[in-house]
Amino acid sequence: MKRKITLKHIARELDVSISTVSKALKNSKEISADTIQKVQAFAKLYNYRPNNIALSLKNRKTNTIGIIIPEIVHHFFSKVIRGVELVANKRGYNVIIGLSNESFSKEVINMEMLANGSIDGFILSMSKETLLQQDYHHYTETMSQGMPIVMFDRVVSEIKCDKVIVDDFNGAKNAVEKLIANQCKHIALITTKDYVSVGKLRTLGYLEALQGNNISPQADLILKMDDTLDYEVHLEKLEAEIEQLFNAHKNIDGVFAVNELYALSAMKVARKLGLNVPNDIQVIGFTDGVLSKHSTPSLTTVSQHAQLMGERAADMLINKIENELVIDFDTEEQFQTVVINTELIERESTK
Amino acid sequence: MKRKITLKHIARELDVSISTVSKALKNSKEISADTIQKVQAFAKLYNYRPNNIALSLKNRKTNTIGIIIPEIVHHFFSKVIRGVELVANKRGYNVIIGLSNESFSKEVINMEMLANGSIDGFILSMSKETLLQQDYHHYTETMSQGMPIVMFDRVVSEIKCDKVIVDDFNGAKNAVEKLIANQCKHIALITTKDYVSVGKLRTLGYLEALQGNNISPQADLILKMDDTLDYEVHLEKLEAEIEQLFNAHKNIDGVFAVNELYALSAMKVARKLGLNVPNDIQVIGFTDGVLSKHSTPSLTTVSQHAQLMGERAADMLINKIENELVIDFDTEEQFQTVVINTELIERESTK
DNA sequence: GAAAGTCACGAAAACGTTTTCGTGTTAAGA
DNA sequence: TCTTAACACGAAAACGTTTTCGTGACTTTC
Repeated sequence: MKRKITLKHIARELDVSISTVSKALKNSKEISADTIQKVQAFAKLYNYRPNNIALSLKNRKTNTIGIIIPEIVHHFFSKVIRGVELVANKRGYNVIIGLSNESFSKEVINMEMLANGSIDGFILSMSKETLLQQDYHHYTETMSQGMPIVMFDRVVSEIKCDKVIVDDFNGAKNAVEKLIANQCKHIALITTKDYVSVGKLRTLGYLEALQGNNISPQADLILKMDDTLDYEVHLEKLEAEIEQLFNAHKNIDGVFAVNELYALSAMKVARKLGLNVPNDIQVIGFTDGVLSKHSTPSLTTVSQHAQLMGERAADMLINKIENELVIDFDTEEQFQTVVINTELIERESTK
Repeated sequence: MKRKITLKHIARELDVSISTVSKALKNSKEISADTIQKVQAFAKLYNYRPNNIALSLKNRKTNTIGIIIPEIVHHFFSKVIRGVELVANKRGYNVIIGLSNESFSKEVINMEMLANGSIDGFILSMSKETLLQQDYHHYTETMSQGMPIVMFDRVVSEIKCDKVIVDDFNGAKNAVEKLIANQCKHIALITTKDYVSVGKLRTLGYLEALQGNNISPQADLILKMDDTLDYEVHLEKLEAEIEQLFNAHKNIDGVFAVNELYALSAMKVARKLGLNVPNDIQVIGFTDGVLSKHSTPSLTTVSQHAQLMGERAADMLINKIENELVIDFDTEEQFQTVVINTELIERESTK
């Protein structure tokens, strides 16, 4: 097992100095053609590659970005990662991941672990617990040390940084307007409690669509689920509540759900109650998930373009990283928020 | 924007040497209680954290592992990552990801990018293209430079390294035996072409189960799909072929599919042909996916325990990394292969 | 009062690079 | 012949740590 070869080895072997080797490998014209040829041949033979860590230390730059997400076994987040990895790789960066598992403390620990030189910047989506506790000190501290952050999807206005968000409001509004256009008169909403910003915005979109069409929202058509626990765990409870809702309001002919599983549960309950989707009741979900496409009937959804979000976030972060060196004389740093438009993907659950 | 504080800053500020600061922070008894107190107070005040990169360079150890996978938007792989991240974090390691996107060259590039000091070892699952081309030089080269590799799921016997695999053979065998026990007489197999090792093993398990029960396999009950292209793209073709198969053999009463989407397609086609699942035809898939649980009828599957695979792989890799320093006098390195048992999860698609 | 030991700290090397600034040798110009 | 310039290379610093090995100032011991 041969260790990795270094400049020092080459220098010793060829009886020149380390500086000469380094320059020769870069085709410096300080070095004679002879020496260059000799060094490069040797380097090639032994498959020399500069040590990244040494370079990082020297350049104070790791060419690595960190992404902190609440959960990875999730279609949306994994698509975002794919987008991040895609442009990161293209621009010569590596991606290191940290999972907060929706926990505040794991988020903090993960960020601290990476903030000490391992990476050049963060891309992150807040954990539910952080959203609840509203403790953002780890973000501000990280940024105050000169490490840029780009937040995506789950963001919060208190933090001043670059952001990439989905147009949750209009996505929801469009979906509900679609239901209205499809002759739905009594549209239920299945959503989460308000502390998750995206849930709140989607709820607002729902309300706006109704009011814009002169339908007055009914509070008892809105089901707010507590999703602090895992989706799957709550499935039965969810279905029970939906069933109760449907039974209490036999006239419901449309459902807008803020995520895939809620929508699927609605369809499941509908089927159980002998209702046909989409003839008796039409359903639209909000997601990029795989379930929608393969369910029966397949589910009309609001697509979030998760991969695009990841790509944009990575581009913004890397731009900031690479400009930081140039700017730095701080003319009051400018942050931007990119809004990704949603797209209504019509499938079988709507007419 | 204050830069990160270093030992040098503390030393200068407190008018002591860098060595003294370093030792004081570690409570060295070389240093007087006075100085220790002073240094630690200062360090705490300015939130000093040692620079990871400098440590990595000094220790020739990054405390980071790389994971190379073909695809991340995939339930199986993302669960593996979750497992890896879990134990990596627990043992003080970070995880850096590389996506090969099923491409040989991207796999090579990704590995080379990381192998130059950025990480201490690899966890990887081979891309389909690599499996096809059978070019493994990047693995052997990496290992010959002293960087340990743990392969999972998609492995190949030519490479000598630690491995974590699913018991594909017995998983498939058990599934098919379940169908047989459930009175299926004509069991079809929907699988992939043989170059993907897992597909081959599952096919063998299917055959073994039949033969063990004195059922002679029929070649025309076996559908081998070419999955070099993306799942989704091939969906219509897949369904067409399944439909053809079902029509040609009206007596098929059981289907074993080597993945989730194949199984779902089979159910879809069955429904289209007016067949009831599970009464007319029973279906079992092979996967950890989310579709199985939420499809209608929900799908009986062979669970692979993906997260456990990730955990085991990470543990094996880190063990190897941390023992390497100790051993190194090479008494012919020993590699082990861990086999993860599958579990048959019965749902509604079987009786 | 000298030898030995303890205490508290600093200098320097090392990890693997890159880059600036010499410097000795040779060739060209006056 | 002497100065100057070009050439080809090396020494050293720097990035931020840790750690080994001194070393000067006291304290102890006989």
